[in-house]
Amino acid sequence: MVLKKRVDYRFNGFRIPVIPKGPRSARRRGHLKKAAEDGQACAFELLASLAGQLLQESESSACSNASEGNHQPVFSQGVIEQDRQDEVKPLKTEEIHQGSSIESTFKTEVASQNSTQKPLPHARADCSVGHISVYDNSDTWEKVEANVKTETFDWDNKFRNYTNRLEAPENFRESRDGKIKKGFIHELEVGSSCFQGSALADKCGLKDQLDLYVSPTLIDSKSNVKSTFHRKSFPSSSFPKHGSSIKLGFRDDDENFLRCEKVCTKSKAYRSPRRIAHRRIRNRMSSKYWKVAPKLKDCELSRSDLGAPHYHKRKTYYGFERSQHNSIVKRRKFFDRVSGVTSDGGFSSESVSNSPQKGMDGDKPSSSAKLHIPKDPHVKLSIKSVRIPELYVEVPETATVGSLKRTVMEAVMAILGSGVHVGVLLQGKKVRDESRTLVQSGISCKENLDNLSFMLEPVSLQASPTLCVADPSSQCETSEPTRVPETPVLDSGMTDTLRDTSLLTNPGNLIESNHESISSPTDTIVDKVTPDSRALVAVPASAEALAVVPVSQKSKRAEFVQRRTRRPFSVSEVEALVHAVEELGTGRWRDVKLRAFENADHRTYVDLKDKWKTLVHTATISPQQRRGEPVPQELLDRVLAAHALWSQHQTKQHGKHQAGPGALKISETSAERPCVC
DNA sequence: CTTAGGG
DNA sequence: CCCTAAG
Repeated sequence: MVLKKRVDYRFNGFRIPVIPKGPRSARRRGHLKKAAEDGQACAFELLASLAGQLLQESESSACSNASEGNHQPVFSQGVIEQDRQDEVKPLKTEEIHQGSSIESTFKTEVASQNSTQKPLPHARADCSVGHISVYDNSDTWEKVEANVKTETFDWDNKFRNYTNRLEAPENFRESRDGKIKKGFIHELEVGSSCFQGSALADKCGLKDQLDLYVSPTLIDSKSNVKSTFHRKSFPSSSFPKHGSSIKLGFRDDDENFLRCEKVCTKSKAYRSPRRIAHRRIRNRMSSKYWKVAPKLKDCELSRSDLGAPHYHKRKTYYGFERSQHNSIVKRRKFFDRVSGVTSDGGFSSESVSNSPQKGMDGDKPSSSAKLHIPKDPHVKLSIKSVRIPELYVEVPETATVGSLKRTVMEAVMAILGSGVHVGVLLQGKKVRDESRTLVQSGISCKENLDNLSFMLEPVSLQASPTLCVADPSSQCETSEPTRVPETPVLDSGMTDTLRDTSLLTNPGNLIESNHESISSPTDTIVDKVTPDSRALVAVPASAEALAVVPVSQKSKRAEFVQRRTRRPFSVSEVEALVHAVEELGTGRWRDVKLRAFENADHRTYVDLKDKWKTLVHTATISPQQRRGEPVPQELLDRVLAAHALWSQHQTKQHGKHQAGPGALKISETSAERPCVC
């Protein structure tokens, strides 16, 4: 069965393109400051102008009247200068494109300029702590700095995986006068650029740069100060608590996103749930460069994919050999089914809502609560989510849920990786004239706001990232092959299953995850689903579709170092295991493996040992407490019997005459004697 | 590489 | 399932 499901997720932020180092001529109005970093690893230079830009734009447009003649930033410390020319700026100057589009460019630069130091080609990779300087785009353009700490690769799932979080606990703000004010930046997230705009090759080459995501957000009046850039020019009195606030961050969805409103300093939430993954990666990386370099992983993987030797057999489970998936993910036209979408409610009112008014200051006209209040020219939006184009994926029935997740993620990342713009839709129609003000566009009236939505669209249909894989010369030196996640689809079922005919005879097992599959007959998307294609098949991209997925499925997959997909033992497997243990006893898992699971590559002797462990446990607890596919009591009984027998045997060391083996079907072949078999 | 156990 | 300390 093919699973076709529209993937709808939320992207609550705008992507800020990475700006390559080097001459920056095209960029305007931005600045880069070199991070004064101590030799070691990382200093981050965070260039932020977008925030202000967003604010400005929205504000200016919102208040068409509010003529703020000058939106030009005033840079403090002379580091930044308003620049409109295309000249190359001093090294320390980063310019940011001042587009009118929502997409703003923030630039983050890792201390690439540890000039005196050796070049830090991999500096980025090892940034665990850094210094970040941000210039907010308020009228004063004051510099905000903070020592930040990046969380290491967070392998949870979804986007967060690619996010390095920079935390600026109780940040402070350095005013021009040198005073430090606290609480303007609460947190910043810097995503690794692995899948962002730049091509993989770029990723390798621009490792010292980070992407910064900025998302406008509604600020809770109470936490406002701490969680966002504060625009001084708009004192709370004149500027509603929210509206102009900008939140930096990247979230995958509401669930996972940590609301900035909350003061999350070292947010445990962001602690890599799966530190192991990271650890694993690190362990496998002989090259120090790979250390904590999520960004480079894909390169690394790519390499391995290109033919680098793989590790041991067992390890290869994670390798590409098994993942010759032909996964294909295509994106559908963004809107082709928007209207049809219902339950997911990606669009429409839910996407945009008026900002809560509570918490407003007393002096503030609380009445302004409604965006529509004439008194308040500001349009307050709370963008709960940004919709992305529909994704269609196809996976074989035997795919595991885990593989499905990865597949979806890959699809998503593929989209994001190619760069996206934000489209604005009003009542379902795309608002194309970007020069118009919100008022002119009718985005200022509440009624319309309910129908305002945003969507991601391709930055460039042409933009097709270069695959690192294809570039042998890339900096991604081959390092010790990292364990690659097994290909979900691929590896999961079929192949192995078919092979383990002796064990996996239970069809039920093969269908690990498709119960929830949704198949829509009407979809023409899936035209060819051959049993062999354990890949995702996507729908033909439409004209407006995003650039074709950058292929590097494999590479990307590589990025996902994660644990093997879970594969519950089937009854038949359990039976085989029990039988083998009855004969061989516990403690000889390798033999058990050889005897009963020889062809089940995905079952290692450790797995068998673990399974036995759980079986014993399962047999011990009450049936009500058992979970998963029920194991016949008969088998459990045998488990207990064998367990008791062999435990005893083991204890006795030599008890040949024990009640042992013989009682079970083990014949005279006593425990000591390894069954030759 | 295997085991044995804890996580 | 993962990870590791121990043979």
